[in-house]
Order: sequence, then structure tokens, then C-alpha cells
Amino acid sequence: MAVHNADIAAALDQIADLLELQNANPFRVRAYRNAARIAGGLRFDIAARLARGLELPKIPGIGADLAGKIRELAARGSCELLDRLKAGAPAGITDLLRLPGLGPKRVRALHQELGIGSLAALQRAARDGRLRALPGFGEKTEQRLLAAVSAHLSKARRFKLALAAQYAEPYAAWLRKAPGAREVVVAGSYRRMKETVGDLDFLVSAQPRNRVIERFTAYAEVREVLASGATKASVRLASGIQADLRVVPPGSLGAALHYFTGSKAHNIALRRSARERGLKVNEYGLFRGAQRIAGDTEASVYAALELPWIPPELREDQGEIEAARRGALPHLIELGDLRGDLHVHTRATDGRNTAREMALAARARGLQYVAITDHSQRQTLVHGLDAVRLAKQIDEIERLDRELQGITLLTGVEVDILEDGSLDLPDSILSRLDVVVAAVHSRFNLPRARQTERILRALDHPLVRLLAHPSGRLIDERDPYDVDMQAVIRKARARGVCLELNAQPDRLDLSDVHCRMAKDEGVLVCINSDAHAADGFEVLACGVGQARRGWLERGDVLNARPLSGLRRLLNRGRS
DNA sequence: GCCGTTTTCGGCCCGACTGTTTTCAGTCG
Repeated sequence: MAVHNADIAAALDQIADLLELQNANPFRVRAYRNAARIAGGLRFDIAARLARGLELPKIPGIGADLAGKIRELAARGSCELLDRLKAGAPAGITDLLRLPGLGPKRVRALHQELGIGSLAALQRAARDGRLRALPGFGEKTEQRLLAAVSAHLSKARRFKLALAAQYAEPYAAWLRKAPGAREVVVAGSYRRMKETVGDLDFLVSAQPRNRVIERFTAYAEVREVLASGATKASVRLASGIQADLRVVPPGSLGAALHYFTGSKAHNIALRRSARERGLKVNEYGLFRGAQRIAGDTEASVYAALELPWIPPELREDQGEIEAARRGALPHLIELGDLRGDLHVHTRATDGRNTAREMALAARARGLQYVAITDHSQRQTLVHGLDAVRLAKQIDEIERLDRELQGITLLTGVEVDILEDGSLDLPDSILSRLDVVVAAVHSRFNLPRARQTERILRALDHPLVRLLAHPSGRLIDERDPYDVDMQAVIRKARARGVCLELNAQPDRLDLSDVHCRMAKDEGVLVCINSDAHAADGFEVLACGVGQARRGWLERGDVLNARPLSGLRRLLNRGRS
């Protein structure tokens, strides 16, 4: 079984957890956490690279020791240190660290004093009233932990971005009406457009003697107030999502916005940079000694460090600060740059609207072209198109294209890649289409070598122009299939095929890391809605957010091209 | 555990809130 970068990252994080429980040097713990983050963000496959006999490149934060650990992890999925740490601790003990209110010190006390090493054991002890006997634990803590275990066992703790937006925006609107409130911003991973959001971070600038905290906790959807002080508060909503609020004076909004947007790694890197200049950054501003020299706006914070403003989507300490320093930040793609959509379904298969309705909806959104790409015959459940029905649809689309003004319809199909890598429809019909989108919809669990071979063969097909949802993952629901993405991207470059960034909130496939890999290799990405209804183009905003996290610029995106440029690229390699 | 044209040792980001600790540790973001 291949070891993926994510596996290495998870192992390094587990080492950090276990070291922390041993009361190890906190900076040693941090080094492992940092290494986990770095490993998860690398744009090459560590195990594959090492297997080819290449060395790890020199990476800041990864010294000789950690490089050795990573080599060991890549080779066998674990390392001597991790084995030893795991042997010395109960298997479930790191689960306890995931509970809000429990950190390493208290978990250690639970284990040493009460022998608690799992969520189940903690639940039993709390129910029996045994926790309150421990020093530092009281009745309130006991009740809170009991509730936290139940919540943890019963539901996923992160929300997909588009879902989080449904909770965040009305709540923000409610806060804007608080007496004294000036500006209300949703910061945190929400502002950075992460695929999923753990909680909502509201930041409000307000005059003195405002009533923002009161209004925050009085919101109708608040089920529980977790904390409430003079300037910050936390609540849990009926939906289970946690919301945090910080109230700052108007003059501090920039510094606070920067602070609460994160990521934590980006903030730490920036503060280190400030320290080196004899400055200090906190949520109130940027200081030289006691004197505040910036912080009214985010840009002023960066400017005081001689940096341009860095877009939130890039703030992961994945090279953005160095790029900013060199003046080499990307000009990120924007929603308005998209000219079309090359992956749309209709009632012919599993969509809800007709091709005409989809075309009109695309036009209303300001798109210049849209490709109708229904499923192929293999998808029997959704009445996938065989060659005869597809031929009729092509005629219909061409007729519609002549009739409708202000939008160009392209003919297409989302054709299944069969298990052997061949396509689910004959070339005789595929060759009539403007765009052939190929996709894997079956046999997700093939071994890596066969899955990779299957997809590479499909990319070799001369009519394939686009690979849809290349990893097949569904966020928090289905793992990506085991495929050598580096090989897929190289093949795509060799064949002039584009990779889709499917904008569905539960897919967002390509990932941000894979977007950067594609960009590095010069492979164009196509941000598609995969809309199944006329209102389905809204998700393009999520796709653009993901693309921005992947450092993509307008020139890296196929469907940011005007129609003429698009046609040239689609026809490339055809006779 | 990492890192260094001030350094190979001694640093390593910063502040708010909670609970139970009567003065602050632990946790969180």
C-alpha cells in the first residue's frame, strides 16, 4: 500500500500528540506539527520520489532528523519513534486531545490518576462523577466533557464551506444590526475559502459601550453560550457549528482581521518576521516598543513589514511570504474571469432542467459558453446516453445554439472511463463533439498501479480533452481513489489534456495542492460547476476559491479563455 | 527539533477567557 503525503502528515501529527502527552519540549512538538503541515502541502509525492532514489529537497523546518523520520514513514508507514510512542500509550488516548477543553496536561492527569485512555473510558468516568475528584477538575468541567464526548461521537466536526456560508451570512447580517457595530467580517478558514470550516469566526469593529456581545449571544439559533467576556464570546448553534466572536475598536480592525483570518502558520511566520525587525504583531496592531505603527488596515500591517497585501486564500505559510517579498505573488483568478462552463447536465440524464434552461441560466450568470455534458450509457441508473441518444442530443444542441443569442452552446459528454481505461462510447460519436470529458465513476478501489494505468490510458485517447474530478474524492465521505496524481498530471501535459477543478462543494477536486502541481507542470485547469440544475452555477464561486488556494491565475484556467481561445485549445491535436 | 552575516547555544508568536488555583495554569485560537 502506497504511503501518501497525507499519511506522512498524519503520522507526524500523531508523534506530536504523543510527545505532547509525555510533556516533551514544546518546541520539539511544534517542530513535528510544522513538519506535518509541510508534508501535507508538498506538491510532489514523497514516497514516489524516494522510491526513485531521489533525495528530499532541502526544506526549511525539516532538518536532518525529521528528514530521516519522513524517509522511514514513506518507506513503511511508520517509524521507530512512532512505534515506541504508540507502544507506551493507550491506543485511544490521542482521541481525547480532540475534545474541546482537554489539552495534553489534563489528558495526562486523566490517564495517570484514573487510567483513562479512550473516549469511552472518559465517558464512563464522567458519568460516575469520578472526574471532579481530580485536582483542577470540577463539576462544571465534568459536565462539559461529558457533553463534548457525546458531541464528538455523534457528528462530523467540520462543515463544508458552502454549508457554513448558509449559517454564517444570516448571522453576520444579524450582528450588523447590533448597537455600536461598524464592520462585521467572517474571518478564519471561511475567509481563506478552505474546503471545510471547523467553526465560524466573526470579527466586529465597534464603538465603546456597544452591544455586540449581547446581540451575538441572543441570536435565535444559539443553543449554548460557551464563553462570554468583555471582548470575545463563543457559542454553539443548534446546527452544532461553533461560532466565535471578537469585538475590536475600529482602529484595530486591520490587525484583528489579519490575526483572525490566519492561518495560524501564516501568522506565526509573519510574527517571526516582525520580531527579526524588532517589531511585535498582535491583534491590536503592529508595535515598535510601546508605539503602535500600523494596524488600521490589513495592508498597513503587511506594508510595515515591507510586504504587499497577501490574499487570504494564500495565507498558509506555503511560500506566500517569500513570494510576496520577491514581488512574485500570483494575480489570482477571480469569479468574473470565468467565461464558460464545460461540465453541465440536463434532464437527458440526471439533471433537473432542459438544455435550453441550462443555457439561459448560464447566460444570466454572464457566461459566454456552456458545454452540455450528460452521462454515457454505462451510467444506467441515470439513463446515460448511448450513441443514438447522444446523436439526437447533438442535433438538438446545435439547433439550440443557432437559436439562442448571447450564449454559445457546445456539444459534449461526460464519458465513463471503463475499468480497462477504454471509453464508454465509440469514437464515431465522440468525434462529433466539441468537448469530451472523461471521468471515473466505478471501480474506485482498484490498486494504485491499475487505477493509474486506467486513467493514463484514457488520457491517451486522442479525443479526450478534459479529465473530470480527477481524484474522485468526496470530502469527508469518500477517499480519493489510489492514483499516482503526479503521473496523471505529466500525462495530461504530454497529451494537452486539461484537468477539471470540479466546483461541487463536496468534491472541490482538484485539491489546492494538486492545482499547484498542475500549474507547476503547465497543465491547464478547468473550473466546472457540474451543474445538475439551472441554479447549479452558484458553486463556481467555491471552485474559484479553491483555485485561488491553489495559486491559479487567469492564464492557468481553460474556461477563463474567450471562446476563440477555447476552441483552439479543444481542437489541438485533432486532424 | 530547527536554526544562525549579531548566534553552533539559546532562543523559538501572542493574548483572552475559564475554572477553581486564592494568584494562575491550562486551553484555545
